[in-house]
Amino acid sequence: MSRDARWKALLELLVEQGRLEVEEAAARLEVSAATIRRDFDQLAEQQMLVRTRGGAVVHGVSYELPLRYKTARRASEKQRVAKAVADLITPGEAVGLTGGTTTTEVARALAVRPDLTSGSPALTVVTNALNIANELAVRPQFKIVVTGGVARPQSYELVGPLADGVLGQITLDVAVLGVVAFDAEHGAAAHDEAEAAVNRLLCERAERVIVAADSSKLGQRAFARICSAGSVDVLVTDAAVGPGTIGRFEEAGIEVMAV
Amino acid sequence: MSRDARWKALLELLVEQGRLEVEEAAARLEVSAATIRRDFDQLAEQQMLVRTRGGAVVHGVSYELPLRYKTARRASEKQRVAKAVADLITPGEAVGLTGGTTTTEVARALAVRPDLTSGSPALTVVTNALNIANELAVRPQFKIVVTGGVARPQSYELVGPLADGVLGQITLDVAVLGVVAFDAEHGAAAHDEAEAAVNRLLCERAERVIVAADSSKLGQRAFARICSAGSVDVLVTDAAVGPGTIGRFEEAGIEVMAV
DNA sequence: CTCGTTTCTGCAAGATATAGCGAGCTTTCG
DNA sequence: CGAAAGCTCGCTATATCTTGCAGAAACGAG
Repeated sequence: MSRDARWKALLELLVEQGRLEVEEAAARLEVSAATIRRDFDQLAEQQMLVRTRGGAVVHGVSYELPLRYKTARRASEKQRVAKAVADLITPGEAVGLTGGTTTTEVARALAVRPDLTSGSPALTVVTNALNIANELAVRPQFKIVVTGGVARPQSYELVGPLADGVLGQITLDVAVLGVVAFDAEHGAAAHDEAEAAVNRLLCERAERVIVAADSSKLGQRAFARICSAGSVDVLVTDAAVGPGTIGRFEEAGIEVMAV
Repeated sequence: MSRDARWKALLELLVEQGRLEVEEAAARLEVSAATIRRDFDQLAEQQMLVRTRGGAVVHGVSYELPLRYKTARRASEKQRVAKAVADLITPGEAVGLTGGTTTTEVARALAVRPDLTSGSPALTVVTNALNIANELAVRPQFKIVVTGGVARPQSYELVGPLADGVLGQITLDVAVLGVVAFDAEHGAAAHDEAEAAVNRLLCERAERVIVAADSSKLGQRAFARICSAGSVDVLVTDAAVGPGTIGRFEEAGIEVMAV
């Protein structure tokens, strides 16, 4: 059985059952458990499922728990940045989150912030990212507002005129922007122009704008521009950023936090 | 029993009872108390519950009782019903899906329908259910449109005026309704009036309306009415439905499929 | 068509994580 | 104060994972 066919079968079993164990999959497909583990790992890398010890669950399965099964031993760069961003949020605010891996970590950091465990609501979160909405939806301390729109495959972000329409009806205290590139001269940018348009609108509706980006994104340029550097108030990045880079952003009037 | 399954079960018991003791949980899940303590501690770390001496209590005061969010209740009936509903959809159509366990199964059945694995797009799916959107988002054969709105606490459905606004801008070929009660006289109903409002709008925008409900829902009434029985074209249910019940729905002009 | 290269799969051993058990400590409450 | 319940910690057994290696299959060049 070829790998393509095996992957297809695995995903189908997974969709059917919601959860699949390594041994069970190995028995049904008549391959070794090692192969299944490799398959699961590779599929998890492509966000097609979530790996658990002993098996896998569908990514985004209904009623999947927004839990992190793997408690990271040491906080990665992204998680440190995310925690710093989360600490910039004041209880009671309305905060906008764009899509992306870094903002997803911000959402998780917010979810476990101890001083946000109560209140009604402790925080209003507006997002166009399906995965973030899904993770936060079960937490009663948050009011989750989702922009409508068309889901972009791969990124879980909602884009298009429907999203614009919803965003036009709300105002935010702070917007947290996940970007693929951020440069003092060229501003913040995303991969996709539809995505950039939604992100831009999110910024415009916000009092403060925070960009969360690890240092590899800084000084880069990308296709779809979101906004100029001048529109950004705070940049949170990791400590591997060079002092010259920090200087250029500070000249543009941005407060830089390197954690 | 794997850890994710155990965590899920624990949270379900907790949401049901509001409070759960270590010993009780250990007995019901047939694991040692030490394991339950570890689980409770880890879940508390992620703000999913509050630890107390001897047990745990739900986080905050969300005593929302989501009976419909229990896992695998009547799972096989639901899957049979879901498959039948999925087979009523024609490739290329725009189909609306409301939230609920049955409609989630419909989404999964659509995802594995062999004649829908290609096409651009093979189907347009409009939904206010975050979990359905999340699950279908990775499948390139579907165009996923999400209504905006506020996520209902402890649930995955988007409701409110923002959702209404988005729905006003689209038209559907067919709407699939997941309901908590369906009666020939009193019509279809949901738990929550905001949810019912969104579902009603979804029906109004659709050419055909299909209700997917296992037989335990039929002849029941619930708080929030979605629409009259006359607005429904097809009812798909399981074979355990009584002949008298079928008759009453057919008199109301509904085509009944018992699978 | 053949040979060499690359990729994949299965096997097995060492590494790691999880669950159960019990001793000793802490808290609660009569 | 003392008993009982509950917790923490360390230990062990088991299950699961990772990794390296070898054989098999697929692929391309000559």
